[in-house]
Amino acid sequence: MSKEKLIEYLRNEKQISPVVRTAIADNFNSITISKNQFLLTEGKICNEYLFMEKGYLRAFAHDTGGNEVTTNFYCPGRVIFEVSSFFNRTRSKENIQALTDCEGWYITYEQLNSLFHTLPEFREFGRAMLVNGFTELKARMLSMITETAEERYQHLLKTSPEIFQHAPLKTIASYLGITDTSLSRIRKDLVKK
Amino acid sequence: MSKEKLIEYLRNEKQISPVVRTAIADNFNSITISKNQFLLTEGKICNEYLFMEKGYLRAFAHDTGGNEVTTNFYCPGRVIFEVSSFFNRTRSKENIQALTDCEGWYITYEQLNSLFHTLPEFREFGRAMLVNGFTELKARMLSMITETAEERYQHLLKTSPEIFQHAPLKTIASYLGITDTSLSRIRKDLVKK
DNA sequence: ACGGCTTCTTGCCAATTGACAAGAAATGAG
DNA sequence: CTCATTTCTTGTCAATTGGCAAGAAGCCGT
Repeated sequence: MSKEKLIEYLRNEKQISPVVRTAIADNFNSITISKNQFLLTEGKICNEYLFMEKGYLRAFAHDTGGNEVTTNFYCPGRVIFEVSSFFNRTRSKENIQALTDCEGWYITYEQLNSLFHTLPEFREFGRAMLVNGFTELKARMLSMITETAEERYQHLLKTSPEIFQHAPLKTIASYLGITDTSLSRIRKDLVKK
Repeated sequence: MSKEKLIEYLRNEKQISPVVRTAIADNFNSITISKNQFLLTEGKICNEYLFMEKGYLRAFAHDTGGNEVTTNFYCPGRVIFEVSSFFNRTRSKENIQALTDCEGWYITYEQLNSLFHTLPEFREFGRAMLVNGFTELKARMLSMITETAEERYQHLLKTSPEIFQHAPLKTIASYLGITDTSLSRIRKDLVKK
């Protein structure tokens, strides 16, 4: 697997010149994760800053009752890492697990910092990733407050239909903030309409 | 008003030396906002990176029905700005309004960038602000999924009781993701218990 | 102090959702 | 292939919540 896609991805940050893009890509290491394998488990410190080229993953936490709650889904072409644990060097409260076999590129925390140092333009990329993640989460929060469960379901179905091919419905239900029972009923009702 | 509190706040970032802290603080300008005045309105580009020393504010958006939805409350000692609009230079979808008279310190987007350039250590501070905001929002998202409305109310009451002295209940209700009617009922039920 | 506006509470009813449990269907390991 | 496990659906019932509307209480500007 070549680093083409990775370089293409870095390209979205216009401040970064082509030469620097290649230099940055040089620092990434290849990684494969097989289905169900964990990229990060609760209690560990997230040490990988990962660009995923192929495959799907999900992040999940446990609520006070010990139930799994899906906090995010990751599709190909995304950067994946647990922000708080990675930057604050604290134990993660989340798990990140592969839903399918995955292939991608990663750098470690130390590598990222040394990249920030040697190629300052990469900082812009790092910041853009943070800002994007933040904006996305904010939009999801707003939809959680203003939309009904059915609307949230329809929205996810429209924007990320692939998720439904790779994640079980009960996993998707907790992401939407409802029980699997409710999701099942919502889907049933929509067939009628 | 002296810049003591601002400097003290910058101190939380241990990577920043005392001398640099003072240098950073020198670049902040004083600002006062009177009650109900807007720091940012929908459609404008957020241009202020604000450290609030006294006073309370709230951020709110409009849902598809045109109703106001409170997205955040800001207490003294916090940095306030709309991340996406500020960094991406895009029109804000949110409003930020003072709940009380406020006093604080701000720098503009241009000033922030030049500070990043002249005092690179300030970048760490900027990143920490982003990471903190992200972590906070994630926690709120999880509570929105796993906790009942009553639990979310109790939690806010415990962690930010001051909010209840400065914001009307209907504003707080939309922050909690419920209607003012529901919040009123929850409060009534809690008196009984 | 007055009038008007906003905020808050409460009642009624309908819709949504969760808890629990049972059974069908699909999946995976050996 | 077979058995065990997981996933998904469905039913019943109770609890939560929203929509709507009316009335009380509080706040603000003149």
